[in-house]
Amino acid sequence: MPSLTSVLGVLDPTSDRAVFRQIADALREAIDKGRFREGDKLPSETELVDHFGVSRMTVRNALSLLQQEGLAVSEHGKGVFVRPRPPVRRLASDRFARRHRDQGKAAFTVEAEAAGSRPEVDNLEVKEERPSPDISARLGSPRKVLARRRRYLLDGRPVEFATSYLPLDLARNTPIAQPNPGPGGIYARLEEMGHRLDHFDEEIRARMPSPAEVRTLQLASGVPVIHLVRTAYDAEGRAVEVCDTVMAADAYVLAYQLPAN
Amino acid sequence: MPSLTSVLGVLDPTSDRAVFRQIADALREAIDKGRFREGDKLPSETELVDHFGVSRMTVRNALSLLQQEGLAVSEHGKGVFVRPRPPVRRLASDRFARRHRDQGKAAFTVEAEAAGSRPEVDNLEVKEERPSPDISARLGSPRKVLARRRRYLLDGRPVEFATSYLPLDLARNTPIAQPNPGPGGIYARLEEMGHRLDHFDEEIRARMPSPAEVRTLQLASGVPVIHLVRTAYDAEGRAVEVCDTVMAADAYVLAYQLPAN
DNA sequence: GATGCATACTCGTATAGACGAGTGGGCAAG
DNA sequence: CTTGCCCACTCGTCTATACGAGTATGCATC
Repeated sequence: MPSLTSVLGVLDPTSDRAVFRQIADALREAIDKGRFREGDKLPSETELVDHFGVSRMTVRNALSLLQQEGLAVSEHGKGVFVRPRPPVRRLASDRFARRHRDQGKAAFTVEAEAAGSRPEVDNLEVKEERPSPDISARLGSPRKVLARRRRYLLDGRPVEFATSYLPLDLARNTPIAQPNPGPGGIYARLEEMGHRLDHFDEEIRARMPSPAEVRTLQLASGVPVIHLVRTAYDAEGRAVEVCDTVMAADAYVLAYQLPAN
Repeated sequence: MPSLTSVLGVLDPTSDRAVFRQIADALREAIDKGRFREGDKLPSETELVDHFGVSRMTVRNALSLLQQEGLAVSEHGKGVFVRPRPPVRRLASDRFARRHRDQGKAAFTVEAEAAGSRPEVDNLEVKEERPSPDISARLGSPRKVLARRRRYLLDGRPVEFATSYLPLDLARNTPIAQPNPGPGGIYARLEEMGHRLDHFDEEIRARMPSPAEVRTLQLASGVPVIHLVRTAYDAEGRAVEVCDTVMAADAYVLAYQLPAN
């Protein structure tokens, strides 16, 4: 059991760097060097107070910095821990290619099981509603849309929340309006209905989550979200679906392959 | 000048929601409703202390929450302001297509000027070094690589920091090793040297910035970064370049177009 | 053995006070 | 008019203290 001094060093009173930053630096460096590993418990606030000879608020300020950076998470009653890096799910750009359209299960399920995780889909809601201006513009200004909402979980952990919007005139009274649209998902149904899919546009942003997103995705502080909006076009060039998805950024890597032509 | 009470309401002492969260909620709601707009100054800490009848640390706690969410930024000596949304730069997936390879200026410059912004490139560094394990693996384990580092700014604001790595045996003593590789950039040079480009792989992650990234990109708190790693392959399937770029997430939208085949 | 409680530890919330440092306006002196 | 200073206001940092609430452990009780 190495002493705290050997792991964290001491403050430099001559430095003009704020004390809480120096403490955060010391902890960050110790984490980077592997002195604390994923999931390890950091020294408690009291221990840090004693070690550095500062007040508790100063220590909390330092720990709060690390949490904002996504390096640490605190657990009430237990301690502050080095944030574990969850396994990431890799989304390849060809995941919606026709050849990958599994006739039995949803793509998410197949892929998660292949990776050894336990997939769940949850919060399913299908309803008709008036589109927001943004969705409306992307879909060619339909008066109403069918909205399909669902949340995806891996091993019990929520990782993604998605809503598909389809023009109501296209989706009403079809299997797409059912909670379970059947094998191959709504893209298979769209093609059966004569809307041969031509291409997808995807727009990607990253930002910090809203409080509502923190709740539904159970996000630790310091974890951003990836916001992906996909529009599907049929062979006539009509936008037939917009899928708006918000992903826990620490659970995903998006992969795209682009031709150099 | 509406009263603070009409804009922010009052605390609910019966609620079990923490006071600083209630204050943050009030401010967030006021921002969402447009009572404070982009760039507007929020009430000062002292005003909030007086209005809500709480201590200053409680108010600071609330304001700090809003900053973590990316909704507000504080400026020492001036106040706390609703974070302005900078104009975003849209990166299309075909931006490296051969047909877009401008023979005069760099893609970044052309595009920025078209959008009415003032582009700058800065911090240019070209040196030979030993690759990190990750870069090494992507490039087929060369002993050494040529690294080209540069920072991009729009209207004086840093938005992106990128490093290109090329196997040294391929780049040494070529225009690619010069600070300015000439018209069309290094991709044009690679093709002239017989490495006809075939495709690119891009991997996208989002996370909170490291302290070093906060400095070089001058990031406000509550702004994540998009981390994009692009690998370029020539027609023989050899990886000829890896470009590692870190972007201020509030300055970018990435756009991809995918075939549905 | 199972239950339940006391206790000691953890972090969460809040108060009150002090001083430092950046900003900007006003005023007085030149 | 310009310069320079002072002052008021802003947020930044730090101390000291108090109590609440979640967690884990061990011990006493049943």
